[in-house]
Amino acid sequence: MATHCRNCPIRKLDLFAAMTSDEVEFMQRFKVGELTIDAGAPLISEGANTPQLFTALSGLGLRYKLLPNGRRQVINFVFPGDFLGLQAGVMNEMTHSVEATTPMRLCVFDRSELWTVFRNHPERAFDLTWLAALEEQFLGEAVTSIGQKSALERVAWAFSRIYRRMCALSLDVNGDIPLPFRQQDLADALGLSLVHTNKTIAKLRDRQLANWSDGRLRIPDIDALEELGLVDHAELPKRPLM
Amino acid sequence: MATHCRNCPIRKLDLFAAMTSDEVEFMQRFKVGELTIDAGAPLISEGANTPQLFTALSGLGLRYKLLPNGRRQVINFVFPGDFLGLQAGVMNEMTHSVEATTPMRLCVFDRSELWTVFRNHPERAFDLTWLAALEEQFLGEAVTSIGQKSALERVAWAFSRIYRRMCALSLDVNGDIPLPFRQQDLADALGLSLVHTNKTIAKLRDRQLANWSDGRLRIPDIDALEELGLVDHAELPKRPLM
DNA sequence: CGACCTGTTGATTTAGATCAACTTACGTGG
DNA sequence: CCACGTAAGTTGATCTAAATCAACAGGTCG
Repeated sequence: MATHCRNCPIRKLDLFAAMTSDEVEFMQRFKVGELTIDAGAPLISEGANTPQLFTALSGLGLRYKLLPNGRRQVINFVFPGDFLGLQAGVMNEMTHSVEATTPMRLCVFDRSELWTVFRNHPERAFDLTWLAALEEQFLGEAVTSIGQKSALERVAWAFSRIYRRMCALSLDVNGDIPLPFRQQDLADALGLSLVHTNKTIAKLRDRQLANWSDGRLRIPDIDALEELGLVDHAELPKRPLM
Repeated sequence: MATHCRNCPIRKLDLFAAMTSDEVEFMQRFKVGELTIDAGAPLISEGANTPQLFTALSGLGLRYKLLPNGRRQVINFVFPGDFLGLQAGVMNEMTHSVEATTPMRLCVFDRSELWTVFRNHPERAFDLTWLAALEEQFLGEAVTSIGQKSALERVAWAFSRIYRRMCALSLDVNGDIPLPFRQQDLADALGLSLVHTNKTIAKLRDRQLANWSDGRLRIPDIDALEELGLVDHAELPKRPLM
């Protein structure tokens, strides 16, 4: 039994911009159901022309691309509130895959209705563009981190980003957050080898800047970590939720 | 004297999707002028909240980010047809800078009119989102190249991308294209040192896969180069022109 | 002419990759 | 209930792709 958008479990969180009840009702018409998938399950595959768009409600996942030589680049991690499938929505083809890391619950929209959003609800269309611009911004930062930073800086950058996002989702529990990814996932996200990533994480642990173990990440001093990671200090803005 | 959109110098090129005359007239109302800038001039700076949006008409430029440690990441190169300033348009802040490499001519739009595009011309709003999604796709590919490919593969990838784009703009002249960037620009785009970039370019020259000298790039066999660069063979689609 | 910018080439160093073991934790099936 | 296989994390030894350092050449410009 799908939740009504009125009772959306995440809409009220700090991270998200307020919606008028009008907007909520509009999104409800656009929504076609809910999807629950297991940990490890694929959600979208590269090259596919999926008929669906998703908003992640709970759980974590990752977007990635595979190369012909077998290497994998993790484009980014998927958090609650992320909108998935926009590329397919506008360009009819995904250029990366998405899979669940933990069990996930997602809100499902019908792609063919996307056009009616642009026609009938320009505010929501604007929000969609806003999300696309945010993604572009994030990827610009990722390119910069991977292209110009040392391993230690990269891991610090990634930890900061993830930590801030999880906190904004109120998923932090007395100062630490769940972080159920494998070290290999982080390595593939940052363009580092698994072994070197492991040693770099250990170094951050030694310096008491970040402790990632047993699936949880604890950061005693986020400001110190962000300084090390050369993180631009743009506060993360309230984002629209689709 | 600004050109009327009806006489837009680039609209008819293969690369761009056809526009109805209705759309052309609408864009004309949105247009507030033309800008010509010198080689080397800054166009947009990171952190700024520019009141203008641009479409590049001619010339080449680059987008980049600077780090506190003085390093620079070139996010990508700017070609005719690129739309600049969307981030500021929707999020009120640019997170990268843009500067001209050659003299450039740009079409200027008033940012405050952006909203009327969403309200009155949903097709054009959709196109804007399409462009944002394309940029996201490109950056995903860039992250993958920088994160997972060897220096030789990265340079081959970059050359292929640039070459294809310039050809689609009909800027190729008997098999080669103008490429007025410095080796340092390419190095900063690919996360490589200047010296190593130079040696890698020389290696491609030796192997007769690509010859970049005197500001021109000649590629005898683009397919061989793309294979080496592990380029996804998605043809570049007709893109909307704003 | 000298200063500066871009490109080139060789010598040396190093951050991070690769290789190889070993550990702990979990399942699964006999 | 235990043996075995597999996945994830850890650690040390070795290798290498690319960074850094240094010097020089050709052009251009004041």
